[in-house]
Amino acid sequence: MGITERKEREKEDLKRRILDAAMDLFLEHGYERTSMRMIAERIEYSATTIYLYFKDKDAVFHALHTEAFQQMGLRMNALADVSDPMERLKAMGRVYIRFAVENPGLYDLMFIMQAPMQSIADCAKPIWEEGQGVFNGLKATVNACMAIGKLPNGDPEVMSFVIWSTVHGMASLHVRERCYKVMSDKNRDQILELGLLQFTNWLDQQYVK
Amino acid sequence: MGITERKEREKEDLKRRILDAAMDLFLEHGYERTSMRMIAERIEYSATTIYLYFKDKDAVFHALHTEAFQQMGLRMNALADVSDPMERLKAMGRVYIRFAVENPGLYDLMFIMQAPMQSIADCAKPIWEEGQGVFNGLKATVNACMAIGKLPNGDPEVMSFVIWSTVHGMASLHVRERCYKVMSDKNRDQILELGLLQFTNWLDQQYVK
DNA sequence: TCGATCTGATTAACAGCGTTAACTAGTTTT
DNA sequence: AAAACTAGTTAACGCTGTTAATCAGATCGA
Repeated sequence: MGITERKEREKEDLKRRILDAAMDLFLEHGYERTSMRMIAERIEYSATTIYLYFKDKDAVFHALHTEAFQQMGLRMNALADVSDPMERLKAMGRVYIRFAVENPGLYDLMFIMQAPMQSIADCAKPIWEEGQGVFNGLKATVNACMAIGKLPNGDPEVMSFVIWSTVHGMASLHVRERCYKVMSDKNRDQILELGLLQFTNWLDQQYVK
Repeated sequence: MGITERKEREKEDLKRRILDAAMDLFLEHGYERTSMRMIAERIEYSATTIYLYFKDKDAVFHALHTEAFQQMGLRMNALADVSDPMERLKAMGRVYIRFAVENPGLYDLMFIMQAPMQSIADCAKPIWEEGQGVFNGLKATVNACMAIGKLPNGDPEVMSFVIWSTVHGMASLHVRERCYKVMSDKNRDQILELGLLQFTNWLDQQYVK
């Protein structure tokens, strides 16, 4: 009997439409200014129907957050064919920053906003799988860099954290409009590129014995 | 005639009490969960009275944001007597991270939240004076480090941006609960200290010719 | 086939939000 | 004494996220 399957499919369909509408509205207006009623109106359902598919507003945005990580994951996986680990590490940095610049809303959702993390905290297994995936990829590459002597030996996790912090710092100062308001005219328009270049040069010089 | 002066003083007093109440509530509950009515109730005035002293909610939190910068400014100025620029630079990093760990709410207000920046954007002169003060202090120290050959020559503004990004990255991953959820047990409790140490070592090795 | 149950969605309602407009009482100025 | 200004209030608007009660229709056991 294909009926229950069709119903299952229709349920998934509606869930998808909720998420699509929510993503659209979020990217245009941000989290606070996107209301459950606005999402509902866009898909032509009543607002309370959304609660049949998601626990609350935070859960909706946690789902979007997960999808944003899938998008970034695609871009990171595309770097698997860069064989030199050091080149791959630097390329990861460029991809990361570029993702944040091209998708500031998604970046916010992934690494800055509290709503999706709140949803994780309320959840039964409070583990941030999405973030762990990206971080593990970084750690593996750092590890490989150490193995061939292009980064000084040490705890790869600590090294990864510092590298992540640097690119995240640049990205979030950009997304939350902190850096342009302190930068001189000369550098304002290209500070992210200049900063990233400076940083990759740093990495290269880390291990000239 | 001291009457107008007394009235002026009373006005300032009430403004102060609004800010104190707002700060208390904000540090306890965060921005979204602190309502104008809650602030008003705490100082025993009606909610609309606050609008006689501040344009809107964002303006209240912009004022708190400014005061938070004064607190950080005090700590940074205390480093003026560290004469070696490189030591001063590293000490600034430690003070910065320490400030974020001890005052996560204030750090959020200063470098992550959108509300205070929104208030600046609406303002006539859209310049982020508070941030510029701290950043200029950093640039001056970086400049001094270059002058004595402890940092490689280059654009001190770009170098300062990368340094700021790194410590801000660590601080904001901490404040917004991103790093602990991906870190192994071994490093979780001390990742900020370890990361900062790694970073200052990096800085030191920057210019061994 | 009839009644009971389950399903998916709706409407109504609650309590709270930021903010504006209208108003009031008290003081100052003319 | 009348007019104007001050500092504060109350009432109201149009939102918000969320819960409870309800309703129509499909499904299922007898």
